[in-house]
Amino acid sequence: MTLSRSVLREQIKEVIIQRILDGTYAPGDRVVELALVQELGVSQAPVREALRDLEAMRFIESEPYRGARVRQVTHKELTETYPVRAALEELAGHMAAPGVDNNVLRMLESEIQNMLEAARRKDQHGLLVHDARFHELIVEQAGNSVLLDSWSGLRIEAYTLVSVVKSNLDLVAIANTHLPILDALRQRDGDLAGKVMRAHIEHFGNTLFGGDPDA
Amino acid sequence: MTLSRSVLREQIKEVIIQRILDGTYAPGDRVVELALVQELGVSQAPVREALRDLEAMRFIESEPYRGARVRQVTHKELTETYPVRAALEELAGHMAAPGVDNNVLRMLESEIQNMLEAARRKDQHGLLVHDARFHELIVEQAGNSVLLDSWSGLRIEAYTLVSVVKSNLDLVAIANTHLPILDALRQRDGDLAGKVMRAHIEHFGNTLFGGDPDA
DNA sequence: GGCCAACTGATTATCGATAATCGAGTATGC
DNA sequence: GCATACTCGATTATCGATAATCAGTTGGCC
Repeated sequence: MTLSRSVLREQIKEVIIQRILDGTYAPGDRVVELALVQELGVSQAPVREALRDLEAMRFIESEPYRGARVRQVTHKELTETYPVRAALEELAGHMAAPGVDNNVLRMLESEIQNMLEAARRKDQHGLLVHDARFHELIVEQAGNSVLLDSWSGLRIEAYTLVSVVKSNLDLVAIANTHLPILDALRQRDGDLAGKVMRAHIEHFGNTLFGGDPDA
Repeated sequence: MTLSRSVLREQIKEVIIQRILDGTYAPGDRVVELALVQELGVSQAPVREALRDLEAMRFIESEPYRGARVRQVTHKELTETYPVRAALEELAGHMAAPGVDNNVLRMLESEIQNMLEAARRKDQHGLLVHDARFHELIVEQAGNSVLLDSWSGLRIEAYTLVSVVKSNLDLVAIANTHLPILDALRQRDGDLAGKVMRAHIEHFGNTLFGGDPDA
């Protein structure tokens, strides 16, 4: 494997994120600096800096002289995420609805279509990607960059949700739960959009309860 | 200046944060790696890693080959923070109230007292510190670490508020606006506490409008 | 046999030096 | 006179090597 573009640190970061998301590095796995150094043919400094960044992004955690490992998302942390997401997305819906761009409405519609297709293929990961993008679009549309940053900070854990829920949910039904949100936005009704989004998130939060102790 | 304890990176980070908070490094100032290297008698690597961390913490921002500078908090960003704080603290109040610890109630009361004393001394910074601690206590009491993290992510900007509002507000009145929150918590009424906290934050958000373009 | 200390291999943390890049000022050609 | 190319000083990005630390293991001692 070779890297070319400048600012190695960024490229190294992308490689590691890629591997965490596609499962090459499983949660709990160690990420050894010198191993990456050898494999990528770079020196240790940019690898270390990439790891610092990833730690801040909560992809990994590390202790002095003990190295880094892929972050283990606990069940507790995952369920704790939902109330916060609910609060932030209620705000996002509330702010986004009044001035929502027709273009964005079309994009949201298309994301729902993509979710449905993924659902029919039983493609859980595909569903998750479009689901995440759907919500991200709304948060962006709210036009508040602090809100977007806060929300993005949660995404990581939410993303790993794949591994937790790993089955037994009706994917098509999940895709369809996004329709009321789109409707509320179409009406440009901020209060309604906020409420619907909150309910949407809380619904999934609740669906997760009763799972296994942690993981 | 000399450093002793291990993990230089952490110590360097503290030095820089210290200087940003006490004004030695003003917003917009460059933070030059080699200057710190010389001054602290360390090598460049730990300095760079510290800067990566600080960038993630939003204390500074940097561009490749262009260096790092102390983050300039714009008026826009500051006002954008308030709706997010309002949403998060409403949630915090809602979650904290039902099971609030008597001990915590006493601590909150004492923070209000401290705010009043600071207000009477016209000590704006002192007021801010106890104000922040008051809110932090409640967010902690909510018992949701994801919420606490999200909220902490906003703190930095909020802190810099001192320099923006820099005067013309009745400090004693500010201190007293915390009393209704304490009351709601004493009643263990989650809905009420949430509402009161939201109103409290929004009130300050609104007070900031009409300020200068940016800063 | 059990326990503590010194050793060992693996890994991270730091160093000092070199390469790459930027911005400004200067020279050059028209 | 003006735009473009070039050079230089300052600074960041990367490198290769060394020092510090940790976890497991071995050896001696009771």
